[in-house]
Formats: sequence, C-alpha cells, structure tokens
Amino acid sequence: MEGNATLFDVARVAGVSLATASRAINGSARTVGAELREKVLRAAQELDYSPNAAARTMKRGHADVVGMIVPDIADPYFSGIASGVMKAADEQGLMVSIASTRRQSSREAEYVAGFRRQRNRAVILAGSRTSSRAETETLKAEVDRFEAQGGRVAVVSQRKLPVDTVVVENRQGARALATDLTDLGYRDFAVLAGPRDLLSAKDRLDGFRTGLAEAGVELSREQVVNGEFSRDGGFQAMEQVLEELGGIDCVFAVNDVMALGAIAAIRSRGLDVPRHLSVAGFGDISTLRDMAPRLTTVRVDLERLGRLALEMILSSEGGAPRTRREKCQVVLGASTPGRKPVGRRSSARG
Amino acid sequence: MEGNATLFDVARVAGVSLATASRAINGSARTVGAELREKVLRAAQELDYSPNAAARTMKRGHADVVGMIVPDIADPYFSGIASGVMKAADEQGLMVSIASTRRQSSREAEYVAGFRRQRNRAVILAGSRTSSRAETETLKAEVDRFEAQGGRVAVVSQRKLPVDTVVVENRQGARALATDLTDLGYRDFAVLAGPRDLLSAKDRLDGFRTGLAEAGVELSREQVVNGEFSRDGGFQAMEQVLEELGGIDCVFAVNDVMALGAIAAIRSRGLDVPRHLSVAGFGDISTLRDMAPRLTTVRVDLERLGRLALEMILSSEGGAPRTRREKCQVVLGASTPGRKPVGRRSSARG
DNA sequence: GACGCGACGGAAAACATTTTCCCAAGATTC
DNA sequence: GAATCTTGGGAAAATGTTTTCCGTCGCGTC
Repeated sequence: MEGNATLFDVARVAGVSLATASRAINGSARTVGAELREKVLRAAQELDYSPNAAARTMKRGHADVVGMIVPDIADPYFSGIASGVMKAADEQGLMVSIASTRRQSSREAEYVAGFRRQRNRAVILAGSRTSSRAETETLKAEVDRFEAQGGRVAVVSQRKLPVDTVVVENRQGARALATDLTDLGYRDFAVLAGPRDLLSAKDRLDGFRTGLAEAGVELSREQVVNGEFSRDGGFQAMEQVLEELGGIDCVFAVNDVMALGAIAAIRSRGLDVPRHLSVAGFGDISTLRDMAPRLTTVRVDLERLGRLALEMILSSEGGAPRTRREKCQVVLGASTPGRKPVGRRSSARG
Repeated sequence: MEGNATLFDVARVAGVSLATASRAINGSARTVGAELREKVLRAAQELDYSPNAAARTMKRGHADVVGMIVPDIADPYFSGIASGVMKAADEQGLMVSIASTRRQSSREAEYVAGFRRQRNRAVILAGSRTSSRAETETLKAEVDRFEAQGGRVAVVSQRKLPVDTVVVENRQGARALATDLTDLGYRDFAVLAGPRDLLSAKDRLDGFRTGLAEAGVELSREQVVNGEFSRDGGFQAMEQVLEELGGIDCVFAVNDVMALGAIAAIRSRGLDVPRHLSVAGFGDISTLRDMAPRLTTVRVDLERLGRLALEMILSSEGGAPRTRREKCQVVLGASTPGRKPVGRRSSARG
C-alpha cells in the first residue's frame, strides 16, 4: 500500500509479461486469451492499479485532455459554453482543463503555451477575439506552435485565426434586433458598446447599426458609449448616457450582463424600465430569463457552441480550417414594449 | 520543424549535456555557469522548445494540476467557486482541470479516479455532500486511494469526509435568515427544500427551522416541499406550494436559483412578489443582485471559498485534516418587506 | 509429414525528463 | 605544497507506458 502500483507490478502478480498486462487492460488490437485477461484484471483490482496517464501521454505524444480558455468562468455566457464543452468531452472520455484570462486577452497566448506543455490534444478558445494586431499575432504564433506539435485548436466567436471556428452570428442577430426594435416604434437609441477592441462587441454594434439604417435610423457618435464587457461596465456606461444624453427611448447593451448593469443604473436614478426607458441585451443568459420585466435580447445557444467546438476539433482531419455559423434569434420581452405611434408606450405586452 | 524539440535537442544545439540543459531551463538547486545557461536558453528559444509536462510528471510522480469536481459548471454558485480556485491556482502556477457531474453525485468517485490517473497534485470537491451512505463510502474509498498515492483532497461544503474542508455555515446563515424574517413579522412559511439527500439543502432547512423555533414558529410537514436544486426544481416546488398550501406569507428557497424559479412560478399565476408573497433565497449569486425586487438571501463569498480550498490544500503538510468555517450573512431585500403587525405589508423598503 | 498460418505471449526499445553520482579543476587552508 | 573544499559539468539510471518485433505452439493442408 505504498501508493502506486505500476503495470509492472500487475504483470508480476498476474504472472504475465508487461505487454500482456497492457493489452489486457486497455484492450489493444491484439487479443489476449480469456483466462490471462481475467488474471490480469484481478491483479489490477487487487493492487488498486491506476494507469499512469503521464506515462501514456509520453508514449503516445498527446494527452487525452482538451484545454479551454475563457475570459471569465464566472460569467454565465462562458460557463454556458464551458458546460457544453464539458458535456461533449465527457461523452468522448476526455478531461477538460480550463484557464481564465480574467479578461486580459494578452494572457491567452500564455495559456496556449501552457496547454502545449501538457501536450493536450486540443485547445478551445472561447470569447471574443480582439482587434489588436499585436495580440492576434502573438496568439497566432502560439497557436501555430501548438498545431505544429500535433494539437488541434478551435475558436468560438469570430473567424480571426486560421483554425476551426464556431462563428456566432453577432451581426445578423444584432441587425434582427434593430429591425424588431424599430418595428416596435423606437427611434432614439443609445448603445452600450463594450470595449472598443473586442470583436464580438464591435460586430454587435455594427449589425445593430445596419439594422437601424435599414429602418432609416442613424446612430450618432454620442449615442455609442464604450465600457467594460461586464455588469459594472454596463452600469457606468449607462450612467454616462443618463448624464450626457437626452431624448433616448431605448438602450441596447451589447451583452446581457451589461444590460443588467444598465438597468441597475437606470433604477438607481429612480427611473423605471420600461416606463422611462427600454433596454435590450444580447446573449439570453439563463439566469436572466426570469427577470421582470423579461429582458429583450438575442438568444445564443451557449451549450451548443461549446459542443460544436469540441466536435469540430475531434472530427477534424487536419485539412483546411472549417467554419460553422451559428445563428441567433431575437427574444422580445417586456423590457421593450411596443411604442404607440404617437410616442407614448403601450403598457401591455410581456 | 517536425513539431517537438526535446530537451536533448536543446542540449545538442547548445553543446551541453542533458543535465546542464535541464538545470539551466528549470533552475535546480545546482547553479549553471552564466554563459552556458545563456547558450541553453538561446537554443531553447531557437528550437521552440516546450518542456514536456508529461515526462516531468512521470519523473516527479505528480502533475502540477489540480482537479476540481462540481455538480454543474453553468450554475453561478459553482462557477463562482471555480473562479476563486482558478485565480488562486494561477497565482501558484498550477493548471486546473474541471469535471462536471451534472448533478449525479455518484459520478464524483469516477472523476476522482480520473484525476488519480492524471496524477494530479490535488482535487477539490465542490458542492454538497449527499447523505447516501453507499455513495459516501465509494467516494471515500476513492479519496483514500487518491491520497495514498500522494495527492491532497479538499472539500467545499460539509465535513463529511476526513479531508481538509471549507465548511459553509449553512445552518448559521439559514437560522439568521429565519430570525430576520420573523422579526419582519412573517409567521407562515413554506420552504422549497431541494433534494432530500443533499446535505447543504438539509442544513439550510434545519437552520431555518431552528431560527423559526426560536421565534416560536413551527414548520409543519406540508410546509416543506422537496424538489431539484435548480431553477426548474424551484419552479415546480413552488407550483406545488401554490396548489396545496394556503395562508403562506413567505417562501424560503434553499438556494438562489430555486428562488428564481419560485418567483417565476408565482408570477406565472399572475401574482406578485412581494405584494402577494415574499421570497428569500440562499447564496447571493451575483447575477441576481440587480433583480427587482432585490432578493433577500444569505451571502456566501463564493470566490473566497474556492481560494481557501486551494490554499488549504497547498499549505497542508499531510497532518490531520483541517476545517475552516466560513460564515454567511443575511442580505435583506425588497423581496421580503417588513409586515405591519396587523397583517398588511408596508410597501416601502428596498 | 513438411509447410504455412493464425493466434498469442514476451523481450525490449522507445518516449522526455529529473536527479544522483562521479569527476575535474580551481580556490582555500594550514 | 599537499590536503580539502567548492563549483560546475556530464553520464546514466529511473520514471511507467505502448508497441514492434520475434518466437512458439497448435492446427489444417497438400
């Protein structure tokens, strides 16, 4: 009971060779006679044998582990994706290592390097690519190294790196949202646009702007306020809007937690959503679905994104990187009731 | 560029021995002459050398990875704890592997075994212990094996296993909540009590009952409804309460997402919180802090729990298992306004 | 009855590190 | 000036698998 029985010990106890023991335990192409197999299995049981994954990894050249990098695991958006990855990984008998960059995207490259050291079979990068050229380059260099060494990489969000990608159709979703909101009668918007260099944020803003333009609505410079991609970022951006902007009837926050912060900011001034101001978000994170008023948002199937990314990686034959586009769907809630043509809101709808 | 340069290659290019290369790169007790070290480092850089963690693990006997097991990573409660673990792990240069049991606690033992195969340095079990004797036994057996092999184990929740534990003072918190609620004038409660065999759920119920008893309030059998530990579980349990129970003025859901489900159920009947019914939860998950009305709940510092668990593990000298108790604090919100002695609620407070 | 063949067991060679032991050369001490 | 110490380099063992290659045995075939 000194702790670690090795396959060698198992073989000795079972009275067979190392090769036979190995074949009996993890079932190779070669068959092992029934009684010997039985003996080996019994010995393993008796010795509390636990195969040393590190040794196996060394021999095979890769670990049956996939790494995942997220900006913040406590953000429901990413924990949703992670949940999908983990479910799919479990079905494939893979373990998942997760690293959180705490929203410093510069750290992604470090973690990719870390996963390379572990000889992980694959890495999934979730969360927005940035528009910073330098960062993208260092990340790309690290990703190349990872792939050169035999690993696979997939990204969930934008197609910015030449790897398998699950693209969230942020533009399409935000554009559809804009269409629906203008159909409801809104004309005067503010957008809480997240960090300037975050592509998801940027795409959502762009798509929204496109949708508005199709309805003949322009978005001026002051109507777009940047801020952190978090609840607090939404809160602050909203405060700025409330102080500097008048005549707004609807606020679009480029993600749900920012919308949450925005609503908090609005309420902290004694105003009401949607009576004084309507709010829409993006993502449809589950914890917010029961909020009153129901937040108008754009639904993204987060678990699905994660699952698709993992499946893509595993089915990949090393050919050209593939792209899978995932549509999103507008969910209208009471946070953006229809406006009467006159300019006063109807208070029904839910 | 065939992918993987080994330390041997680095040594060859630098014109030194394997031993020297190793010492230069990971800095052992032995010093290496400045110019040789320089040469080695340059060679490593040039070759894109990436140390093989598996080989290192094999030699050392343990991987610099900590495993973490949670019931559901998409639940903000656990992603909060995970976030704390990951932050602390990062500071220590450790990687984190996460496994989600999808609330089948019987799978915990399997994952511990999996982490044992990986030779992980430590495992953190988050989430409630169950009261099932059989499950606890198999888990304990697996934990013993893990420890026999040199790994450390910590648990976040109850002290049910003889390992380092961060105990959440569920009883104390729920009791304080009961005290506060009775002080506010509530007398007729329903408790949405979660699964029967989940200790966290059970402890919160017990503590709540104790607090009520101190105020002279009894909880009858019908006033306690079991259900899943999730939003949907809360919803269903609440529906049951609404159908079968009358005269209730306050509902205590043993966790926040259940409270969320309960509120949804209440509203789906056209009733209002807190006008028709007050609701309290447990956990104070961050996404719900901006909900209107503010949910009365018991705050648990989730990140802290995770951090403490990791620190406990690392500082552990293999002595007797230690226990660290973490208090929780009642947060009163507008979801449980003070009742007027007469029986009508004052509508202020928030 | 020699020959080929299928099935199955074993020896041994990797896989990439870390670390112990040995050794050489220069510095220090009496 | 010899003995001892210190400093730093190298050879090689050890870590636990997987897998290739080889060998053997029994059996069917011509």
